[in-house]
Amino acid sequence: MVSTESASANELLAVRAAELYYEENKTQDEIGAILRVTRWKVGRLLAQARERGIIRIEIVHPRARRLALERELGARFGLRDAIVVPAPVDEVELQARVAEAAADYLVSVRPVPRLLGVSWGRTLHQVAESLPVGWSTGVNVVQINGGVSLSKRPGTAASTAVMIAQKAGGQATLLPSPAILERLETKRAIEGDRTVGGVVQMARGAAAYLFSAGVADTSSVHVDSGYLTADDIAELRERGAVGDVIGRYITADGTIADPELDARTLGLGLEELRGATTAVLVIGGEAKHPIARAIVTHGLCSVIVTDEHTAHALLDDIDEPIAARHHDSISEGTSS
Amino acid sequence: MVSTESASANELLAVRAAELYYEENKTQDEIGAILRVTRWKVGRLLAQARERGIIRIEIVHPRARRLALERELGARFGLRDAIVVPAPVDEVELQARVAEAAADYLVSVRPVPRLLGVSWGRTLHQVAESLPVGWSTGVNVVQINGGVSLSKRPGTAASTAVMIAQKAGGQATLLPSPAILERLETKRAIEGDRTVGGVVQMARGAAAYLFSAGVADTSSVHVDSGYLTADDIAELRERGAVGDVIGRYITADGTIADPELDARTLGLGLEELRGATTAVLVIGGEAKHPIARAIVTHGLCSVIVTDEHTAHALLDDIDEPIAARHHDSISEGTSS
DNA sequence: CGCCCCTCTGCTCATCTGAGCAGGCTCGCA
DNA sequence: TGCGAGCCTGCTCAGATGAGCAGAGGGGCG
Repeated sequence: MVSTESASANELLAVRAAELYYEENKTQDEIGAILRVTRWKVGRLLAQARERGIIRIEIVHPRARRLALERELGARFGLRDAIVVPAPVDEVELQARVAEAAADYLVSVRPVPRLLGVSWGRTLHQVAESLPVGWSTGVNVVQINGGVSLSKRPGTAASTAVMIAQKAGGQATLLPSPAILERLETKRAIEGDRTVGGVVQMARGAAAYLFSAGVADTSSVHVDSGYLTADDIAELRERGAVGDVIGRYITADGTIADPELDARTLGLGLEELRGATTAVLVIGGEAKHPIARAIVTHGLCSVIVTDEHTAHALLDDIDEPIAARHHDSISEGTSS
Repeated sequence: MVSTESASANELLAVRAAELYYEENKTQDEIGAILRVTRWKVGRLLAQARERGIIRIEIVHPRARRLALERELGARFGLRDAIVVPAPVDEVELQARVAEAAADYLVSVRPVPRLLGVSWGRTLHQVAESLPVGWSTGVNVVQINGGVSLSKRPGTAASTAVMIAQKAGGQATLLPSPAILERLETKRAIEGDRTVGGVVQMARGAAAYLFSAGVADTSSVHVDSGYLTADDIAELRERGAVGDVIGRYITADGTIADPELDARTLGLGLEELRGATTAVLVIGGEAKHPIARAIVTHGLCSVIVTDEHTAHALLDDIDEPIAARHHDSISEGTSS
């Protein structure tokens, strides 16, 4: 064999074959005739070209997904599903893409949940807006954590749930209570109210949950809405809080950051989320990487909808690869 | 039909199908099962995605070619062959790619020319260097226009021809004469010399020609070599010269720019080139677009080896877009 | 209100393509 | 020089794919 000579000659052949196959879409047989090789060789040439990256196939579409990352995320964290969208440079655009993807996912969930528990926030509101009218039929919606008010002002907790329900021809049941009460007694009292208590009870019975998460900083909707002050946030951060899930602030290791505050927080608990078959976390953007990691590594969601950067962050810099093990080291046969 | 709704739904399906097919390489049947459509629909979805450019297939390789452009060039200008390489940003790199492509082409020319006529210059020298040793067997080479000298200093006219011949195990016959003589009488005299006249005669019998072209400016090798002065060039430009082919300066409409100068130019004439079955023009870079156009529109070459920018320039700014239309205008027949 | 046209669907069949295998070749080593 | 290993080749065969076709559904126009 002529070693270098034939290696490069082969590569050139592969390039020619690739051009003829993918650009001119000729059949492998025809290419064989042109390049004076057998069609089997053409096939091998093409396979080789694909392996060596000579052929680059790219899917350019705003709604394209990153299936490889999805698979990795699912395997690593034992998720039921993972949706990863390509990240545009623009943060606003990114949020929109993630929201759209979440809406797409929601539409496709089988079995269709009769009752869907939703939280609220900017992200969820975008998801609601991205849902097509008639995205499902007869799906009722229940709020799973205290909302801003009953007003239907766009962007408020109520409108999110209502919009999701309306677009599926269902009823929305709102949680008529603040997210965080100032005093524990008030929280207990309002929780005891038949209306409020009933809604929380109903929320526990939801077949699926859809929620996002907030970052523990002053940009939080909790600050905007007046439930927490900048000082509260500062204290939470001192206690190690990385963000909140349905109003409950947790640390990087998945525990409640401030039990006293948490006791005053009304709505579904984290355990219900952890136990749910379908708990869809919608989260995107760099600021949310820490809270996303906290959620995902501690089993608080069964489905994640996110962007590729977040996905990479989740997969790359994990310092305690707990669940990571069953992926590589012990391989397939374990009781996982 | 649900118009927008289903159109975009279809597009989304196409994207999903494309992802599963090209990234996960699942079979169309499997994809059908996943997306709940028949495998035929999946096939159509993929075809659609390819048409609409959702799927982008790119061949990344320095030796890749632009077959579509080649076909267009060939059709438009009645060429026997056209080779178009992707243009790198770097001009130096571009020249190298074009030269490599020309070498590749030369290797593949069938029937193998027993005698190859070559011109000289920087481009041709690069072609010679790009040829692999043993690129052919027994191909003799003859210079078709006057060269710098008989010295074998790299880059000179002589070394180009010699290198091409040596690498094919053949003999090189040099044209031992200046490219342009100062006086017509001298030219006639030297042409009458048996050696020189014999070489020119031999050149007329070559089975193929390989040549490049120069720009009519002071960077020309003719200026470097002392055959022409900056003033000569300025005068040529005034007469409309865009560049030279085997030493003969022509205008954009393919005529000799300065007959008196041309009469003093020794070597093959343009008519021999025009009449040749295989006259391979090797030309690349923006500066050479005008001369390339002059050559190609006036039938002075039967094969062109160039870069994609030049190819586009040749195809675009021509005022007789004969074959250009069949691309978009008539489309598929809907009122979409 | 009914007809026609257009598109989309799922199908049959022929073709194309990839997996896997036996033989042959070259190369490295003794 | 002879032997074994490894790679490449061309093949068989089954599965995957694309072309082309008849039928169905839906919208527009008379």
